[in-house]
Amino acid sequence: MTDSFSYTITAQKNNERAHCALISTPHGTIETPNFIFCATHGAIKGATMEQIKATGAQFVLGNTYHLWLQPGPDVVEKHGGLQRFTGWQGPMLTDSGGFQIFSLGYGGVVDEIKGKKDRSLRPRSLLKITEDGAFFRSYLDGSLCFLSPERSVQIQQKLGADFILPLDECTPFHMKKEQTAASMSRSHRWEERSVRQFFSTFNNQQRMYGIVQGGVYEDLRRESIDFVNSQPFFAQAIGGSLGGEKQQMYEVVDFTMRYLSKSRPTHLLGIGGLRDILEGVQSGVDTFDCVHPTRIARHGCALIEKPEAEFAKEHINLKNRIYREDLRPIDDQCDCYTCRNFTRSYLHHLFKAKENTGGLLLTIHNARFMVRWMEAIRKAILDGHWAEFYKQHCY
RNA sequence: GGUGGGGUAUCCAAGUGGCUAAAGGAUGCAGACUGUAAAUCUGUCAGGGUUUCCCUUUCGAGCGUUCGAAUCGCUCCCCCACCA
Repeated sequence: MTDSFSYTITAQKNNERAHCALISTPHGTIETPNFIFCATHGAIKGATMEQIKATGAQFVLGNTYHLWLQPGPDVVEKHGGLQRFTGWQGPMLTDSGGFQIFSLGYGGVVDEIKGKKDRSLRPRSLLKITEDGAFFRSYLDGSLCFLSPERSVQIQQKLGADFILPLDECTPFHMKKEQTAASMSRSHRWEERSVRQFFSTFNNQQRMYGIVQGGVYEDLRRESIDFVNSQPFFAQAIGGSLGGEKQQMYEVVDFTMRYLSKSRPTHLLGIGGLRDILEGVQSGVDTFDCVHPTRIARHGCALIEKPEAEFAKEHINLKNRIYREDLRPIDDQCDCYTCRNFTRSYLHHLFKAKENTGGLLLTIHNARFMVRWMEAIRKAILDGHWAEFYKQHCY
């Protein structure tokens, strides 16, 4: 019986790390480089799974922490797993809840991981992290929750996604090196426990990713990579703090990718800017995930490509007054449902009128945009023009 | 015609002698958003300037009291309710 999981590199030039590959799962095959859409609660916010599928999306992600609290893993298991529960027929991955240890603990999520100042807007519901695991207060009802590596794996086995992640601790940017190192070691111990748990109830319908930590420190990243390479993971993900600004992030990803195993698919956790993806692909990353495209869609922003302007933004804000009477589509080159049928003026109106349809239409556009962006990247690699493509889109 | 209530910035609405260019909403105008407690959050919102400070004009209109008025008094205009 052949293994229903596989990773095959299909195109790569000798002197380049950028490559195309296929990741096969029991629910289908993913072409890489590719983007994973976030369905944290088992739903793409702002659109249906069918609408997302229609954009050409191949891969969707859910979250252990959220689905554990609501509706609970048993309910999903009774459906026969996340695919049947959510209606997404393709490959899926579940995040472990590790990121929530961080985001619920440090308030301003991105501000911290990217090194901006900590604004701590919300009450912190993380109570304590111990060697055993993390104690939370549920954001839903305030009840005490405990998430351990073992429990995260057990939950994810019930959720039944193709790929699962081990519980890890995501360290904030401002953390000192010694603390980052200690946290990394604990993540490694948690990963070992996750592996043990995973294989003790192995069902051959899932595979596990390892997660590389180590913050912005090259020697710590190397140590973490040695650990991840030594474990029986199917794939690997880059997590943790990637630096205070974009250039540092690109450098951290680049040296991390230099040492990671080339025979496993590699995922860059939580990164999804257009330029960020280019840099990641250049370093050899296979997959990316990010809430950004779907979140900014609900906030009125549409992804666009403006390669001619060096500091051009990667999106336009349809709520801006200049679009009030703009009769053009968001992008006349785009073939999405939104661009084929509606003007910027109409979208502007929907957001001004607070009609949910505005968020839906932009979610569809942004999803299609990401799909097309990844297709363009893959085509450039397959055609042997990656270097030119990269140069053309990066300055 | 009588009695009572009320007129505050684009709108709604606090404030009833100085700390008030005037709370709070809303709207408007912008910004942020990267393993989603996010259809959320932040800034700004009389005009002008040499912009951590200064000047001008504002609380229905006018006049007045006072060192000082959106706040007190008088007159007028308008709105609402009830009674004739």
